[in-house]
Amino acid sequence: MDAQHTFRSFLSKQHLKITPERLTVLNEILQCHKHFDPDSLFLRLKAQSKKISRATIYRTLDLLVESGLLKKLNFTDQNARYEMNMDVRIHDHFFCISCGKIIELYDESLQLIHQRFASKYNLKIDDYTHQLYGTCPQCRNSESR
Amino acid sequence: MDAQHTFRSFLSKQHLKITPERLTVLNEILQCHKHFDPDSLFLRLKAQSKKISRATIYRTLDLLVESGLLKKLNFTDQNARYEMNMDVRIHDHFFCISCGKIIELYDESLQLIHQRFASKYNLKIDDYTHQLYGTCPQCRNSESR
DNA sequence: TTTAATGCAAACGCTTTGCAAGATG
DNA sequence: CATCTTGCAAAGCGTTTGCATTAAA
Repeated sequence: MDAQHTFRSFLSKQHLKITPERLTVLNEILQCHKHFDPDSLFLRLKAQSKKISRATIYRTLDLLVESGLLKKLNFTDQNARYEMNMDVRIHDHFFCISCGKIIELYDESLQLIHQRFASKYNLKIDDYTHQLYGTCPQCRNSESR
Repeated sequence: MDAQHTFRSFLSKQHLKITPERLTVLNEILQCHKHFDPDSLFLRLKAQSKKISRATIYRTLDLLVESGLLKKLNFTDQNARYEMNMDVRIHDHFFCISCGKIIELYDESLQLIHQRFASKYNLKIDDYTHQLYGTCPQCRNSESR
């Protein structure tokens, strides 16, 4: 089942309307680099003369998160970052504090750690984020020059 | 070396001034529950008739983070959360999405995962956050009633 | 034709900043 | 006494919201 279909049926189930604006936002997300913030999405659409208001973008992003298609990340800077939630394995990111580059990480044994936590404290874990901060090889090279 | 001493020498080294406001903020943080947001700190000080402006609190928190005494966490809601960085082992938190309770977690094997990431991508990792979201036992009980 | 979505602009909430007055080293 | 810090109020910035208009079901 593709993302379009998933979103459409999510909307229908909730008695929400399938609008061109909502589909435009989804399609743009599907085409763009994995990580983005709401404003860059707005600007990319604007550059294509697709005039969708920031308000609608924010509202649509909320719906996409609700539908499970999108995931909201939170880094230490101000603005929200989103990513498609297609590959549900990846929740882990390295964030270069010098150039802002994001590298996706994945390690299965993290699940084991979570299971240990959950059983120790009797928690139900729905979601998690795991962010590493530091410098990437490129930035360390240019620094030392 | 205690936190007061650490902060004082950090300030001196940077040619910054040791002011009553800065010490008041640090002392309040040392006395209060581990996790807090800037505004609750402001209100607690206000309740004690210690009138320190929000601006000074924000500025002092930045200094405390720079000095390494404080750590800034980032959860999915809007406002920043801080915690004392005394026990450097703990960077992992469970955040109950129902009642907001925070449980601190620690598992040594997370370090191994980080080392694997670092060597695989040649990263220098300075810091990380690891947040789990879900419901605590209490909230699940009251929900099912 | 009922119900929901859009765009706009204003409001929001947290955080930062310019500036004049005051305190520290 | 030079420099840094404070408080205040205003500005910033990302995000949300009220409302009249427009569109989907």
